[in-house]
Amino acid sequence: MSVSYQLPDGASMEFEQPASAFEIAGRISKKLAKQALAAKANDNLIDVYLPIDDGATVEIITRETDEALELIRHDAAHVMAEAVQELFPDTQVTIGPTITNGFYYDFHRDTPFTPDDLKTIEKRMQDIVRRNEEIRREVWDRDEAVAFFLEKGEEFKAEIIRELPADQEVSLYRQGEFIDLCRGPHLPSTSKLGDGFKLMKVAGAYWRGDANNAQLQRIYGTAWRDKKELNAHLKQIEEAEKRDHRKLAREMGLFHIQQEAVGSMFWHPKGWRMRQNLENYIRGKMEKGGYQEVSTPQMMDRILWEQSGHWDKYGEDMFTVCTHDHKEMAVKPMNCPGHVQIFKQGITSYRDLPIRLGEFTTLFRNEAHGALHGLMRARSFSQDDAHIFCTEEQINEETAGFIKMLREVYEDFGFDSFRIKFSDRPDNRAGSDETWDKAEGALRSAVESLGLECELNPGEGAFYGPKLEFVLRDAIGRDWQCGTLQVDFVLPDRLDAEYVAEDGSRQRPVMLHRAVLGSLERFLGILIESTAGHLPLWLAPRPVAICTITNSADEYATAVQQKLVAAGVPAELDIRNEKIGFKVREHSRAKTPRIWVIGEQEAQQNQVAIRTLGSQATETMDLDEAVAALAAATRLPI
RNA sequence: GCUCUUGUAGCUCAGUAGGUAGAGCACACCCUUGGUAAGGGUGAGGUCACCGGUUCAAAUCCGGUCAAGAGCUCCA
Repeated sequence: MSVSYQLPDGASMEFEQPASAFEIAGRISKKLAKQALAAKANDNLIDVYLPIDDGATVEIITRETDEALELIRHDAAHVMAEAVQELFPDTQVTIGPTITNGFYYDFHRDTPFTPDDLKTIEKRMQDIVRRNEEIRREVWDRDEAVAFFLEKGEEFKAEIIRELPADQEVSLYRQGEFIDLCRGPHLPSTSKLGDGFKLMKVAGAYWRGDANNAQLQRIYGTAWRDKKELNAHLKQIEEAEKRDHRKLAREMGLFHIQQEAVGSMFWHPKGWRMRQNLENYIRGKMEKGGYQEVSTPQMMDRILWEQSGHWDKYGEDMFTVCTHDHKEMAVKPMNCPGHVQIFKQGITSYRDLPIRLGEFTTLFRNEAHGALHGLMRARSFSQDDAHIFCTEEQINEETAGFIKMLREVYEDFGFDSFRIKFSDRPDNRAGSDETWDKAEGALRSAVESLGLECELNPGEGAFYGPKLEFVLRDAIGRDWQCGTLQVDFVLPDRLDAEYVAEDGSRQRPVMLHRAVLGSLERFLGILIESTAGHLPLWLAPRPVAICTITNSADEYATAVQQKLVAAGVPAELDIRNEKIGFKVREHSRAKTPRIWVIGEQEAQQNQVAIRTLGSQATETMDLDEAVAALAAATRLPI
């Protein structure tokens, strides 16, 4: 009897009895056997020393592969846990998965880990790598595994295993004295981890992601194939941090935040101009798209929020104000109830639908302290918020119109790819299951008919309806929801909105909540980070700085500025007694898109020397031509 | 809100072992009129986040408050 294996190149290999990946690799070459870290048998990853089933297609995993990088990160988590338990025996282990660029492990321990502890742990990890401990898979009976971990005082681990089916065997991996529940596979020994890892930070995390549970200490690490890759990654983080919008906004003079108004911006002249440019741009887009702009009260009686259901779910996060007659007014965190009030004035016919109401006024939400993050997560902000009141039949078409606008807008900002999440019913929700079936069905069919690629985001919908989230990424890889589309059958009912149908009956409209940019503040933050401050000309607060070389050119430069301002371009004039190199440096650092340099030569010939942000080159142009070109480029692309 | 870390001049930071503070940039004034990322000089500027405690003495040690950063939870 013999067994045979298929190799990726189509060849096959015979053995007398089931062979391991290590043995198979050894037949191919000594070198490959040395390099083998794991194997893929019929696309399932398996430890390098385990026998492989007859007939499998076997691929050897070497260090260069993506799979190996996963293994390295997973091993790093185990080695870290081993180091932690050696150094701090009172620590319980919980879970330790791989993540983008690295890994973490959640520990339970009464005393917190300090940054110094991290250094010590890292050193011990290096020791464990040097010890070259074999990492071996063991298969245990579930109940025995539970008893084993309980006896070791590992309650969290025991809890995880206890929840597996009783008859299921569990795999444990042992390296030295350390043993952990793990699906595997792993590298064959700790030395294979190498030296491309580093512990990054310690942070709190809740057991099973629930804030009611014990808080664990999560240690984050990054791991790579070698030191060189690690250093490249660290360098990249450093570069990304330079794009932080809070840092750039200070350099660009856009806004500031201070203690007396936590979570809200003091917009400076330049920042506000930029913010207004964005608002005017999207306002123009919406007008073109058949939206009507409205404005609804900043404060409304709490009763209205109770009716809508917001109070029940978000009351704690709403700011309230008491009037002299003891009414409790809520500062609006959302526009929807206000828009319903406008819809309800008079009698609406089906012929009037869809009605699209948009609003840009400021919203206030009492976001948790720890959630605040510059422009990305603020307590006061405004949205390109709108509500479309329509019939069920109109949902598809309105969704298509919205998606079309969103694509155009994102393209104007250079976001040609973005992720879409489909968030369905949350546990805590308003409306019957039938209503939710209908709303989710409607949104799903709209998505399908448009061929949109979505990832499912279970249980993350709004309390009144399912939603699409359009997600953009910041400089250091964090995801932020920007655009959104939500299908809502609940609020029209709760707030008693209706229209007269063709047959004369009264019907509930469907409400589509939608925003293309989402929070204007957040969108600007993302945009600043994604462009490193190099904004499009039409959005930049000062598209151009006019810089003189000598003050004999002051008069001409002033005339140039006036000409630009008359043409609608907010130009900055810099006739300070400074050298041109100094001025160029300063305006470049402030991310001014264009610098017009003017010396005697330009003044005499009625020209300007143009320097574009990010380039060292200059281009000399006749003044009138340059003004016309810049005026055109700074016009909002509506 | 929770965990950890941090809070010194407008900004970036130094401040050794407790003995009431320092640099660079920015700012003001003077000199310099210089062709594309920092020309030179002089000067002003700080209740060391705030409150309390220990001490003869606190930016420094301890406690609390506020805020910021990272992560978790949350995100209508």
